[in-house]
Amino acid sequence: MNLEQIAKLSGVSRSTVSRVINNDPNVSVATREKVMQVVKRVNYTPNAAARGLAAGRTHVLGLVIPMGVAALFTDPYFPILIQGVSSACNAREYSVMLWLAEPEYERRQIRQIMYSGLVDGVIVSSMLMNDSLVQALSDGDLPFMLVGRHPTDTHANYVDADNIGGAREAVTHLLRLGRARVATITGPQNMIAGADRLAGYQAALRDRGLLSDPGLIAEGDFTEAGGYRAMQQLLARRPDAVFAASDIMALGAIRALREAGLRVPEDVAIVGFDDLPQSTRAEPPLTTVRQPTYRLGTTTVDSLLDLIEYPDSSPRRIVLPTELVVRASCGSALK
Amino acid sequence: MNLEQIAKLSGVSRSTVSRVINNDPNVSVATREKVMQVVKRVNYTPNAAARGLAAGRTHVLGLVIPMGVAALFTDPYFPILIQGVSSACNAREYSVMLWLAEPEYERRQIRQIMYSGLVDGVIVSSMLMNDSLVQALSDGDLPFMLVGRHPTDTHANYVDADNIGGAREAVTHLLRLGRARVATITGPQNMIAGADRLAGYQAALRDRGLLSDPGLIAEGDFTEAGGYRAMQQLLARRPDAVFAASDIMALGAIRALREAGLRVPEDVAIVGFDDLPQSTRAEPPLTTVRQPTYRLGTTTVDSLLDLIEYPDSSPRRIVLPTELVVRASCGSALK
DNA sequence: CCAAGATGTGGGAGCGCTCCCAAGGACGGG
DNA sequence: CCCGTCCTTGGGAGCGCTCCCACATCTTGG
Repeated sequence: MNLEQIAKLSGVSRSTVSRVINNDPNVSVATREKVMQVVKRVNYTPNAAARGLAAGRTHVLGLVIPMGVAALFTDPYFPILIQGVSSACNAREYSVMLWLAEPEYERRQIRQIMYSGLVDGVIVSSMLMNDSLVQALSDGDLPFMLVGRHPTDTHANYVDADNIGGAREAVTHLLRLGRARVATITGPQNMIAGADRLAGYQAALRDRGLLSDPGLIAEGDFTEAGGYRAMQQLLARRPDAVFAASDIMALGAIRALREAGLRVPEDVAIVGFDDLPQSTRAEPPLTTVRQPTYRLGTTTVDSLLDLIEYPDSSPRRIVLPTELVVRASCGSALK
Repeated sequence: MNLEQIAKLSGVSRSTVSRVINNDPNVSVATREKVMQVVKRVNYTPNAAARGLAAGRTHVLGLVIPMGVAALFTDPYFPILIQGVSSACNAREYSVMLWLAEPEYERRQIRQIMYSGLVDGVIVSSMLMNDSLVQALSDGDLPFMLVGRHPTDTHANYVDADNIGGAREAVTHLLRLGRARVATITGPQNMIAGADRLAGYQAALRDRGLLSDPGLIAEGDFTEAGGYRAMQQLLARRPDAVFAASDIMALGAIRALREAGLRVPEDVAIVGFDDLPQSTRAEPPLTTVRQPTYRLGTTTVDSLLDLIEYPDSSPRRIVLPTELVVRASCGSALK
């Protein structure tokens, strides 16, 4: 079923049907009504390929998620991000093309994403410090948005959670509770979120005029096992509090502390980051920094569509606030 | 950059370039070489929309995941399934269009999926017993595959994990260990996997000539809280073992048992289903049934592409085996 | 009452590709 | 030596849509 046939059935021209379909105001009410009825009756849907070809707009957005990162789908960050992106696209009548970026197909994927004309714009969940896709997008002219800010490419538009602010608030909370030796288990330092959360930790110390002790900083990798190992390393320095850059690492840290015969939060207070569903049920329930992952997705879509429509307007850099969720592991209740 | 321009640059016709791009054998080696060089040099990628329009093949597969189900992205089933689908598509030079089916957009989405010509075929993760999309697909002629078998539509092709067999093996394992009152916490009975796992439980009992006691069956909802509640219900019937239809429910059950002062596995043995990453670290580590989620995804893609290429061949119904992973919670080590 | 603008409609061109048919050249068998 | 055949190449048509321009009709003001 195509435009021409709808036109014949409703006794108007192909052009008029097209106008009706696309909500062009230059159609009389009567004609619009007549055409709409036929469209409904035969359950007509315009051919997306033809539309894309003729108009240069496909009404499809690309979503690129790097698969290089190890423990990728273990935590629900990406699933929820995907959900946010997808929902926002649904609401705006867009579809989502999902590419999980695998290194072995990288070159082909980049070409495909950028030059095949499949999508009107791309959302890239940029985790790594230098990403060849981001590089290619910067050099090209396909509209794109990053989820997660990009440290080097100052040209790129992004939406990000306030990782620095969230980490700073978490650490400040520990310091206010009277903890003196606050350690941190960081994320990988080649990931932007990892670096930012460490920066927030350091900022909180600086705020109170404290020096950051390198011995109290251990690098993890956003996995449970990594948190466990990092905590074991830190044990020798006798911290009385730990800010873990992710909940899953906080859980690993708690396991290490327990094995060492230390109590949480009495001996060592813990704060995580992410607010996983399981963190509520942890023993003890985890104090953590919640980030608005779903809204990250919806906001990015909105910004990208805006960018597509008004390409020349000012840069889009949005930082969404995080929220400290106080439970038992930080020892607030001890006071 | 389009075909015509490549043709001019390499001194041949549009048709010949097209043939080179599409690996048509009817091109001399010399010509192919010459064209390929130009293609490489200018980094040409054919326009997907034009291709789709002209050839009727888009090289895009749709992946539909229902959002109706509540605790959807809490467990990594869907993320891993998506990964499998995406990887297989990458390997075959296909792209993935992801639709998270939200009820409020259902009608529009179904139309779009089926008639817009965006995709060559669809993969539907069919969880529910009756799904209007599956109905529509059955009536239409777009090639599709289900992940998860469909009980009523006998026409549909699917790939599924052996839920019945896995559950049966798990329960048989408990019975072999000498447990006499084996209860089960089921998934929602309007989900096919939920029903199948219960069927496996009952089959295991039947195998040993035992009657299934309705008092030992409690319906959960695949969430931790649901498992907890179901276990509390079961407590009165004094089971000495529980087969939970998902790990997350098993975790809830363990919490309920602990609160009731019962030991796992000494007093009550537990087996779960799914093999979540966290199940290894549970206290005690969870015995569980592992399903090949990733392979479910890749296998479905392979079957769908085969179906697209050979539409008239025999029905495709693939059931992938599960695997019992024995850890501590079933009490095997107690013997 | 007519020019000039607003309003609504129709048809041609063209988006970039694939598919089909035709044609040119090389080649070999009768 | 000619014709049929195979191999390779070129060009036309058309996929289903949008966009633009042209034209018909209707309004309105001087």
